[in-house]
Amino acid sequence: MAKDYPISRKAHGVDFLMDHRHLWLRSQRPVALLRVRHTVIRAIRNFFDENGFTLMDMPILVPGAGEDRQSLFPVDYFGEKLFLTQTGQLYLESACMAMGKVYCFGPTFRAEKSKTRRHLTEFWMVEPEVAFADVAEVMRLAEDMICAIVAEVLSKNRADLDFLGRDVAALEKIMKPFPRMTYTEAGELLRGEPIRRKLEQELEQDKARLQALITELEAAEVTLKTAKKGWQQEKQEERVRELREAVGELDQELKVRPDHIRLAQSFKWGEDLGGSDETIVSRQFEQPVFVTDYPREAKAFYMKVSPTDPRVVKNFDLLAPEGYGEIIGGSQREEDPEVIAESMTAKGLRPEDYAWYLDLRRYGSVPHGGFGLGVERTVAWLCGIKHVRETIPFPRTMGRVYP
RNA sequence: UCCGGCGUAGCUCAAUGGUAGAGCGUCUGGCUGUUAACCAGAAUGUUACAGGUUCGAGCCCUGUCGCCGGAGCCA
Repeated sequence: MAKDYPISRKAHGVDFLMDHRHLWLRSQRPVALLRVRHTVIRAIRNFFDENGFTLMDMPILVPGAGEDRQSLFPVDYFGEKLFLTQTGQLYLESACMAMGKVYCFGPTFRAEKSKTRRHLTEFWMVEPEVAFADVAEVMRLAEDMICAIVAEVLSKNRADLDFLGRDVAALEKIMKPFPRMTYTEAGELLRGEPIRRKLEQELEQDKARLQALITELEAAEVTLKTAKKGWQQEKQEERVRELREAVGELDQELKVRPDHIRLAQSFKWGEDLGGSDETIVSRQFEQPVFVTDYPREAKAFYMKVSPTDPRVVKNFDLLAPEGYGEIIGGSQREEDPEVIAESMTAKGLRPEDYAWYLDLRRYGSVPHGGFGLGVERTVAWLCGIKHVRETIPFPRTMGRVYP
């Protein structure tokens, strides 16, 4: 090892490690995580390839928005303004009309100004699209795929999961069918008295836990001062550092928790579920949970309006358990070009910019649907780590593009 | 864009408004078939940046920048 190798065996902060990501990659933790990532990607490809899907690569440079305009990355294309793709879905739908069962798998880009543990500006997404499938069938597909991924990771990456300290038993419990609830039901759960009481009780317990940790930390600091030099002192320092980290982390979490409870209680029908809401809902289950039938105005223009309730669309989100939240978003697609054009207008998009997409309906269409799975969020969940930035070799976040 | 936190030695972090420190790393010497060695000694700072308050600012105030977490939005 070179004398001035920057990464020592001692503790380092995230910022320092990320600045040296090219070398940090050589450490055991990144290796374990990225091996799991590889298994996840291979499991996904195998799953679709073995189930009659054809891989169709979709463009990365695109002329317009696939989801929403605010999160587009502009690119200068010989003087013309193009964007980096947010989803392959719209294009994929045209391939679906040709080949029936297709999927695309590639990087996607969203200029969301979100600095959270669940967000990257560049992330990988797999998107299947199935002809003649209704939303229930698409959900079954998602369920089967998740089970296939979990099984593959459990069989190929035991050692990596153990190294990462992952509670493997929680993954072994994953089996279909996953629970299903509607958006409206999720809202009732969030706004309800029982959940409020439960959350507040948990908050009190965690506050007590924080106090206990602080007391322990103070005691450890006193011990450190009187510790003998040498290995005893080092060990005690390690202990103090661990406790400080635990205290800081819990303290920060407890600060936002009351807000999250308040947000859950103030759930208003018509707004999308917030990240904290998803966390709360997903914590109530040991399995991934489907949340379906979101309000039309909160969701994308291409989702099929429910025949039984025009206020909602035939969509679903899949929330990973243990508080990990959304890893999949999917839906049946609207077939009526009039309805799509109307939704576009309502969301400030111009139907004429999507003429080719509307052509897919105009020149004959069949019921179809699909979903998108975020690879990094899935890996973070499977590995039991808190931040997605470690699940990709060189993460791109709002504040980091180096190295 | 908004809210909160942080920014001190190469790294991890201390320092009731009163002389900037520790551990690790580095360097020097010693000891030892060492495995995160050990012992003794040494060097190392524009306390992110720019102003302000004060007899005195790492600490208080204002602004800027950077990072972390969260909200909105999302996979």
